Amino acid sequence: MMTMSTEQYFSTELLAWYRLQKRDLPWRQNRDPYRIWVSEIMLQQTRVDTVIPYYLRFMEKFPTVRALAEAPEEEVLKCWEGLGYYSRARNLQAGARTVADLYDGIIPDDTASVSGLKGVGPYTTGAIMSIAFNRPEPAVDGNVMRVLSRYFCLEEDIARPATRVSIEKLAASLIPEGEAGDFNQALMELGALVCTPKSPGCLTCPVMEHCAARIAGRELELPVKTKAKPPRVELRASVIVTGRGEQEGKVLVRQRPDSGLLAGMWELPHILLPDGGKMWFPESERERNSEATEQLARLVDEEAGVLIRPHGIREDADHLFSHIHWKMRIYEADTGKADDAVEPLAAAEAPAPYHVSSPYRWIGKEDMGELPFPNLFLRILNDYWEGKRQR
DNA sequence: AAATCGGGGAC
DNA sequence: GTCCCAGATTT
Repeated sequence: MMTMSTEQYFSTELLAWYRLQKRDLPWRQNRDPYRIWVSEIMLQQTRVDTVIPYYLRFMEKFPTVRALAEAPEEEVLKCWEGLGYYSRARNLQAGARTVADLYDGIIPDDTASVSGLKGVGPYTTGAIMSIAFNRPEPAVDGNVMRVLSRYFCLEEDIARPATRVSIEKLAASLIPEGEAGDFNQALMELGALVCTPKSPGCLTCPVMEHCAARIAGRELELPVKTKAKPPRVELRASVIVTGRGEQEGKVLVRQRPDSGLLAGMWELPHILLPDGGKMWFPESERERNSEATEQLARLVDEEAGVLIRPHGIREDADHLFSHIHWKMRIYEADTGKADDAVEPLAAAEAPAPYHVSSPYRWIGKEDMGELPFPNLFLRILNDYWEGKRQR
């Protein structure tokens, strides 16, 4: 028998293992490039179990490229609500519109064209080309970098962009003839099910015999990855404004700008406060509260033309992003009326009452289903509608 | 090369 | 608490 290289052994054994062990996932029902595309975008930095319910709802609502291309952006974001990295949804729809307009609604079997779609980077290009079209392109994600770092005992820092490039070349060289789709998925499946970050299951690994890291007893040291910086702390003040009269029982919300953090999503109005030691309770909590509520009142007056009277603290909430840690205090406020005995705060020029410029809206509980909210505000508002008392 | 983009599951 | 997940884009 001909001797087999460790590379040939790896690809052959991995592929055989995958065909026996692969999970039955919704996007593996067929090779429809659109279904593969949507799944790969959703799976970016997101676990399979988290994606599945979103994927099923999304495919039901937007079953084809054209359905997605023709939908209002707000509906797409609403379908993405809670999944995070919302630019993925906006880019995906932009890509769908490109395919609808330029490629007659058919995703082209062409690497350069697929790579040119918004939100489709090196990994997703390889995933779509290999899984949907069986083209021999590498698809290197975190799983693949971990698996190959261990099997070949590579010590390059996988946090460095250059490392992904070099591992792509290695991964491409390992693709068996005519088996790109299954091989790439097999690499990722092994990383997800066996060659896991914490306690890899070397005893059940199909390629353990020739795994360099395991042989060297170094599987727990690899891959090498520099640690991320801790998120910066931001102190924020937000407000639930409850309406009166025309707006009885409604709450004032606003839409975020169409770029940057949580782009296009809806939220409660809030402001960034100066550091102040990043604590809500220095000696002078009262001054801090009055300064925050005054600024909020000024903001809501100027941006929405609504006069408010803050009357208490609803809750404090922490929300963690990858790079920012929001420490937010949520106040409660009423809307002032012209004939009120109590003078509302920020009663400056007294603009037209209840006039709300476009990024602001009064909404009731029944409107929550219309607008996309990030998780923090979704939770706060749902608690509010359920009548939960805070503090 | 580094920062910016969410949220949650596993430990 | 930590790590990191079927990463892409911007600076």
